[in-house]
Amino acid sequence: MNIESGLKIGALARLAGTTAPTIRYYEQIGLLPRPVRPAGHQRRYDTADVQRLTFIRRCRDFDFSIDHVRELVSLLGDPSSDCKAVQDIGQSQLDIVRAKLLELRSLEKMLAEFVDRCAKSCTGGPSSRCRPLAKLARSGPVKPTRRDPRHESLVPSQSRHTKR
Amino acid sequence: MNIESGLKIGALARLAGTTAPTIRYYEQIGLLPRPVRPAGHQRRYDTADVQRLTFIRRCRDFDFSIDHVRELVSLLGDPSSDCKAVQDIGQSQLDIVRAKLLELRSLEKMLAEFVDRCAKSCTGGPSSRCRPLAKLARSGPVKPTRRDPRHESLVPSQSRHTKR
DNA sequence: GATACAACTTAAAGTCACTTGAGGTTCAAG
DNA sequence: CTTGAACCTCAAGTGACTTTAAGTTGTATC
Repeated sequence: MNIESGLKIGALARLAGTTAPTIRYYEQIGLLPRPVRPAGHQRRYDTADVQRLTFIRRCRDFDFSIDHVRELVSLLGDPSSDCKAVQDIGQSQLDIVRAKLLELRSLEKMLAEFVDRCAKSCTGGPSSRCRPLAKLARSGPVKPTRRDPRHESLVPSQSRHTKR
Repeated sequence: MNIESGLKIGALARLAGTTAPTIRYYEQIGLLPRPVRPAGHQRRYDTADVQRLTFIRRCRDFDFSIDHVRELVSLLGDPSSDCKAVQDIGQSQLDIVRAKLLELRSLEKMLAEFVDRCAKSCTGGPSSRCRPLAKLARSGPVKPTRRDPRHESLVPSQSRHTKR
């Protein structure tokens, strides 16, 4: 039974949709505050931590950098920040999210069409004659040719560093 | 003038929409074959290389992993392989994109509500009463206090290279 | 032919945001 | 009191490049 009230790190991880090592990492880089550690050495969390971490996890799921998330989180939690600045930064983050939504919808459309063409024209034949696949190799960019990453726009369409 | 016909690495990079270091990296991991090197030490490419690299770059734009791309490339070159496998890879990628779309819409809603609350409750001035979404960060602002030395050199205090 | 300079070469280290591993400690159940 | 899951720290590994350092080649101009 839990006499010391509060969530252990595993419970927090489950509730926020992440993992215990990730939580420790966030604490290490200062993205999460150091939690209380009653009795033994183990960290204990509360529902506020669940909400904060869930917010962070969502931002990370959409490729906001740790620095961006740090900015957003501290902005949301700082009562002394100028309200107008809070609103402005929130709005610009919203603009970025909306731009990403547009990009992602376009990517979904392209992929859906690709799979659809596959289903229709490639009924089990050899893949060397897979026309949708071959089409990818023909010249002319599907989207504007990728720029030098150093000049990448504010809103990259895809992260090149995501893992799966 | 180019007596030795063939593209140099920079020209290939421009035509395929990527960079020279990336091409060398792909060669190193065996995603691209080692090209001819007539005369001096420099790599020379032809139009087949442009097509192959364009294909690879486009797959990466679709956020396929390097392993997925490797699979697709060998599928494309193997006359005995099944077109259905190509479709499966595309479909699983589509599933991932659709899941991301759902999450991104949820994030957009959170941010839009935040900005909306800002606009309504914070009518200018240094508002100590501005606490929209306070429940997300009730335990106070997260300060990038003492961090792991590894990360310290990267981000001194403000984001220098705001990559995203 | 000399010279300047961009574009090329390699190898190695750096980057981001975790993830995994090794080796040990704590805690609730049986 | 023992078992075993869950916790702890610290270090090293991962993916997909990117950057850096230090040297070489190719071409255009004088």
